[in-house]
Amino acid sequence: MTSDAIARIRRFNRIVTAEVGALDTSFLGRGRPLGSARVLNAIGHGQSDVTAIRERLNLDSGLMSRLLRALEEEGLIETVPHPEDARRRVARLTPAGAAEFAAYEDLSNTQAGGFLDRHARPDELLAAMDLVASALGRHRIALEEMDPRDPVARACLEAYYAELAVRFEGGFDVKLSRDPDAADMIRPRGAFLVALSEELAVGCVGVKGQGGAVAEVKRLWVSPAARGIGLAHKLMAGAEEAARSLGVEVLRLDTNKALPEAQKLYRSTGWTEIPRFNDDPYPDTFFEKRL
Amino acid sequence: MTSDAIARIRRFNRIVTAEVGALDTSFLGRGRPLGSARVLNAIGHGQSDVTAIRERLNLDSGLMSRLLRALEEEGLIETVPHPEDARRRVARLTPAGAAEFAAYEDLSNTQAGGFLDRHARPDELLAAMDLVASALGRHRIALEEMDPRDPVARACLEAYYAELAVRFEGGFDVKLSRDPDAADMIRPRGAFLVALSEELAVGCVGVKGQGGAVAEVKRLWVSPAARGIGLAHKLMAGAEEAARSLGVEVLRLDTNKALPEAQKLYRSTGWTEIPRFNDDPYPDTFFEKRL
DNA sequence: CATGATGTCTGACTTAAGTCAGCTAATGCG
DNA sequence: CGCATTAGCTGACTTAAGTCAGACATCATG
Repeated sequence: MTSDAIARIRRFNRIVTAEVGALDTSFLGRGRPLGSARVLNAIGHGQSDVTAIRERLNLDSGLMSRLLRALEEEGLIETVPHPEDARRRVARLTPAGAAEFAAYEDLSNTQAGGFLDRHARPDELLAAMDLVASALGRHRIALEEMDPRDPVARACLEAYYAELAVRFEGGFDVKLSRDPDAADMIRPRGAFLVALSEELAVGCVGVKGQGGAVAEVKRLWVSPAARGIGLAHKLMAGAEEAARSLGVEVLRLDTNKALPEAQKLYRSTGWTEIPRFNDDPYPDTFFEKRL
Repeated sequence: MTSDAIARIRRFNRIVTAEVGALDTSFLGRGRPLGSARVLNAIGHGQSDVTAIRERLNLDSGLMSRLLRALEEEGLIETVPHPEDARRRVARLTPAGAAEFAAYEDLSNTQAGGFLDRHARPDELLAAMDLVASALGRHRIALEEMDPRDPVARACLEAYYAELAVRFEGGFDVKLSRDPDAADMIRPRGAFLVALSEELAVGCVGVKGQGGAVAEVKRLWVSPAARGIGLAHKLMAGAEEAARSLGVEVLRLDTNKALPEAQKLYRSTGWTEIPRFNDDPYPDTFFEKRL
């Protein structure tokens, strides 16, 4: 660790703490203290359960209660008892609250957009922001199981195919590869996991089964911005856990020498190389793991 | 501006606001409120003039006064009247204050270092942080005149030469180029400007004169992380201003077709192409501007 | 149905941060 | 010198944020 690197990180911290507030001033400038604005924002983003909001924003129950009252008095939200448990309360926006929330969103979007517009190489800047955000927010990345035909999942898969096309000499064509059938990656036969970092998909993996004791791991992908923070490891662990819950006893996968990082990962996490088990034209190396 | 880009910026904002505090917790964790810690930090970094600190941290005079008293009562600083103006006060660290400041610095450095260590590609991460910080902090970049032999200036020049070596077919050797004599870029004959973003050098430019009415602009360089935010423009404006203050009437410069961005900048800011005026082997295009 | 746990609310408090007006002492300038 | 300006200090105030203890209703469980 050179002192130069540390100086650069600290410069980043100084600038970012000073400027990000200014960048996302949507919270300010509408005459509402930060606390209320944060709660309004959380409710606008679909969080309705009061306890859930409290946990997310890390607020004391007393403070939370007062903030809710203040928003209620402003006519922006209304709270009703939870239908299944009258101790809990559920908050939702009134029409006035929805308008106020939309105003915050607009402000925020315009400001975010303006920031990019003022740069000559917005794509590079955006990629850098993704990289930094992924590194900073690594522990906030959560795996979510979803339908592989979901638009979010599809976006991951497209990125995966595009990358293979570049990595493999001679390109890559999904239709030539084995069985891109989604049904095999949905319960009860299989599963598909997407890694989400604040709603942005940064990786995925699929478990493809036929209902038997053997299943395959497919479509392991990590977004370029999220590489180097151990996400592939986390995705594989998630895939194994999903497979176990599906009753799978043996997991297999095929891969290619063009993806050396992947092979290194498999070998270091209990996978052993086995002979070819399919006639797919793309893979050249095969692995197995007993759960 | 696609909605995807905006989502990504906002993800960055969310993560960064949540994590940077945690990243630079040096301010916290030592049982001192943020305000006092910031003041202590500013003094530790060499700011002694009370007014200067107040302006930098944007503090009310009353608040500032109280923060200083609190630090004084803790025995961390002492204040004395300014030797040249008894209305103003000067603050400095006591030995105890210096120790406390060092503790903050240590904490901060360890945390910054740990963040990089946890990433598989620290260089890339650092470059991304530089890029983002430069874009966010573009308006905080200040030009400072300094001796071209100063270590900070030298670092810029090394980077400049290294880049030319890559850009030019056949490389670049300073010794073959004309007159790398520093004295011509120091007042009263010339000037050398460095662009500083929070103490990090991100660009430079030199005005090389012989005491006459004609001078040359040399060594215009912008760090890769700071490109695309108009810094070259700012540096050239600074160079022209410095030249004017030196009594220069005509500025000249030589450049190369391998640097098309530079040529575009010159043409758009009042420079006109002129015939070759030296026998330096590297340049192939020549410009002039009457001040 | 008694009991303890849970979720929310309320009142009384603390702390940090900041604003504002008026004061004093030193300074610069005609 | 007189006078306006400047730098800093002080007291009285406000606001935001958060803590804590207790009250109260609801719920789960034996």
